[in-house]
Amino acid sequence: MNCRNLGEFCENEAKGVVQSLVLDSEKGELVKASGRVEKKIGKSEGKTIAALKSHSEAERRRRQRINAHLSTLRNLVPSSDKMDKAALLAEVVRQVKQLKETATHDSERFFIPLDSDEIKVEIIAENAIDGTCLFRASVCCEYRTHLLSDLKQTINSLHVNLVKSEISTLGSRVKNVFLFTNSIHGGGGCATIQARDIFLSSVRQAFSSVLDKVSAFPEYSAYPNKRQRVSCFDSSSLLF
Amino acid sequence: MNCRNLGEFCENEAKGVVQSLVLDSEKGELVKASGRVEKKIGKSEGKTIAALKSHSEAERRRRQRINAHLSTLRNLVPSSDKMDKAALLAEVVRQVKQLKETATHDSERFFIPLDSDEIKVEIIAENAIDGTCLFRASVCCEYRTHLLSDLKQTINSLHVNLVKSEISTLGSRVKNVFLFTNSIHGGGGCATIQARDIFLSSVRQAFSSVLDKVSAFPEYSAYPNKRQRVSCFDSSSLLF
DNA sequence: AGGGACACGTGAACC
DNA sequence: TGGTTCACGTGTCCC
Repeated sequence: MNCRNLGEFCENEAKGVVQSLVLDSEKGELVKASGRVEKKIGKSEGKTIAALKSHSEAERRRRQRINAHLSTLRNLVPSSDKMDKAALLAEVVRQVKQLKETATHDSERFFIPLDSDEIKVEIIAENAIDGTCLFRASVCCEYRTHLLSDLKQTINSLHVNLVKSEISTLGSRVKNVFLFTNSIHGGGGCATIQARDIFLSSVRQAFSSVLDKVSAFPEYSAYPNKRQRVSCFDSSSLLF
Repeated sequence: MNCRNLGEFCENEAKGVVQSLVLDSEKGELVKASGRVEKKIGKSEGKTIAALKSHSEAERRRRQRINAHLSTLRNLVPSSDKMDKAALLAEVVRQVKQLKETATHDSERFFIPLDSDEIKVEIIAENAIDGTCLFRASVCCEYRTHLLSDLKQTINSLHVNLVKSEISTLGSRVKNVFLFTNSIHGGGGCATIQARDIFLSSVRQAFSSVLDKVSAFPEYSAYPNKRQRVSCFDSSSLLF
């Protein structure tokens, strides 16, 4: 059946008698169609046919455009074959949200040190079995001499298993990010939530004292006289 | 006009005479509709009406579902108000591609060192005016003594402006990522594409020779006797 | 007017 | 069979 709503027109157009069925959505029942069709046909049939035709063709093009984008989305989303349109879009929403999440998270993790000092210690992942946790500690501060060796000593004193270390600089500001676990050389993790919280705050405290050192002993400052915001700061001397 | 395709049914159902118009898409002309409607109405009008009604309601729900996802996508995508559906989807495609790009790029940048040695030097960004480029060089290899100081010497010898350095470890493998520009202390960048390519390959060559050092002089190896794949590798001694 | 965009009801196909 | 998905042509609104 190729026939659509305008069927029988060719034979009936001479008579000018065309009727159609409508399911009225408000009243919930089938009602009369308008008489407009007959009137228009009476006026200029050719015009109406041409308009109808171009209209439906335009609509088909529109559908093709939309569906083309839908199918490229389908290719972008893994294992989205045999998903219907709604499910596909739902999955796309999920993906976009998640990608945005990790993107902002990453940029927060890796990019420019801020002007304000900051110490952040958080749990990234947790092993449910032995209580081993993966931690991420970030320390953002002004550079000073011995900052890195102080941080190293701090890490060592915490007896954690350092997994990853990142250093980035902007001007005289420096940001250090450490990933570490609390299971050193195969040992267990924090047994209880309380122990974990105590550990977290002790890590924060340890890094805090590294930052406090410069205020307590100003001779540690790299720029004793005045805070310097120069961009020609030699990062290579800091990074090794 | 509330009327739809099934209009006039209520008054006409007693007569059983219903006609509809179809624009035949293949022939490109208006043709007769099938007589099925009349037959069915003759059989059991109530059934047909109920089926039609639930069908159109289901279809409406489907449309609502799709449009709901579309509008949440609209909220996720910046400045996508007043975009039509196709444009919105096109923008979503663009975003997803870009997010995936940076996501894989970032994870590639920041995560685990691979088992195979790798040297990669690429241009991240380019200043069209003075030809200054931002480069990213990554070196992935087995750790050995003096690796970091060798890399530092290499960076220094290239006379580049080091912007950022990252080091990550997995077992005895180590991955170093350097971001740097070729405009040292305000100097200009590479004038031509050829100069840039020469610079790129010289950087690659420089890092290569650092990696070759261990094979040429085995005494540099951290594990002279046999390649060791232990995970208790003390990364903290490497990272500072 | 005339073309674009949208929601609608419908026919067909698939479980 | 009912239920669900899709493409289609159409009515309507807006520029």
